[in-house]
Amino acid sequence: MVQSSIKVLRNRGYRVTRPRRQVLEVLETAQRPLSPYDIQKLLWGKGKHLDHVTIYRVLDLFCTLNLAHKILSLGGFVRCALGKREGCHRFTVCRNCGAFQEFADKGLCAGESEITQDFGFHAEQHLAESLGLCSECSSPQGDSV
Amino acid sequence: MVQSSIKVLRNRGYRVTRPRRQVLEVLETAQRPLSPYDIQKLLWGKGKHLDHVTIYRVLDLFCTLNLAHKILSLGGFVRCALGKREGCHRFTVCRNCGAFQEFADKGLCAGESEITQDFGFHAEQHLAESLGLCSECSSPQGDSV
DNA sequence: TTGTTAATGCAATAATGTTGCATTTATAAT
DNA sequence: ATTATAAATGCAACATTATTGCATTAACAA
Ligand SMILES: [Mn+2]
Ligand SMILES: [Mn+2]
Ligand SMILES: [Zn+2]
Ligand SMILES: [Zn+2]
Repeated sequence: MVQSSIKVLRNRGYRVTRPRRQVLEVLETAQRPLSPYDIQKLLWGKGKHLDHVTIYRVLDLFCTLNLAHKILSLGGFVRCALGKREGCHRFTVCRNCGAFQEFADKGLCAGESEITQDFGFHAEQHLAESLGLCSECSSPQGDSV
Repeated sequence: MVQSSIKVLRNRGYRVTRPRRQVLEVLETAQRPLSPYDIQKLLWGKGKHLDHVTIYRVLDLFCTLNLAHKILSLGGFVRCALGKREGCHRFTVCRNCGAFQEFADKGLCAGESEITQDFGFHAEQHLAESLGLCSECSSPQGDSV
């Protein structure tokens, strides 16, 4: 993964710098999603010293080049809504205009619970976010999943 | 909603204070999930002045009492993982020990896309988080969904 | 009305994230 | 190998989000 990522950097005209190598290596080694500050701490532990700004910029580049991707659902800044916590919170979020819409669906919950039960997980709540384009921003060339 | 929430506060022995009333009212009026600082700004706009610490504590209490709930998927602190961004990122997250596990499922994606298409949304990516108990932490009394 | 103490406000601090600019360094050119 | 170029980094400053401790205030019971 690290070597192929380095090739992508070169082929696309980006420089192969020490910070970029180091971030690639720590992500490869960790085998789990890391925050910018996670990465910084792991590098500090190995005696390396990267500024957090650099890490943010390196990660942004990696995401742009599809060498890495962000996972929005872990931890995170919180919003509150009135009402009891229901088992199902699903959102569509438009990547163009930011519009979002909440919905719920028993069928999806049932399907998810069935799958996660297979590896012993007991689901109590489902959060889901569909990223894409709302009806107003829709364009024909987006990748549908 | 505000009146019934106030009753819950009283019945459970919590005081009905001005900050608690104000946060309830602004959440009720907004009809959308609000962050603590969203709430503070909305109240400032009406000439009210609540400390952000108070708002955090009020919201925590509301969540504990099931008068409100947090929505983790909006905005949020970001983690990165190596590898191209695939269309499907699903996690189980144990609310007891924090363990998480990623998985993907084409069937779930198809079901979600079908539903959101009905209101004109063009999905490109699916993020999902199942909150509950992992196999090791499983207990018989959790609410399954 | 008064007393009790839960709740708030404030100060301080931590954690996360962004911007501008001077300096360094990866790479191309010589 | 040396030099020139500009991309990338490091640093400082600042903005936003979040937590903790404690003095003061105010809800509500007596
Ligand atoms: Mn909801
Ligand atoms: Mn992934
Ligand atoms: Zn849109
Ligand atoms: Zn667990």
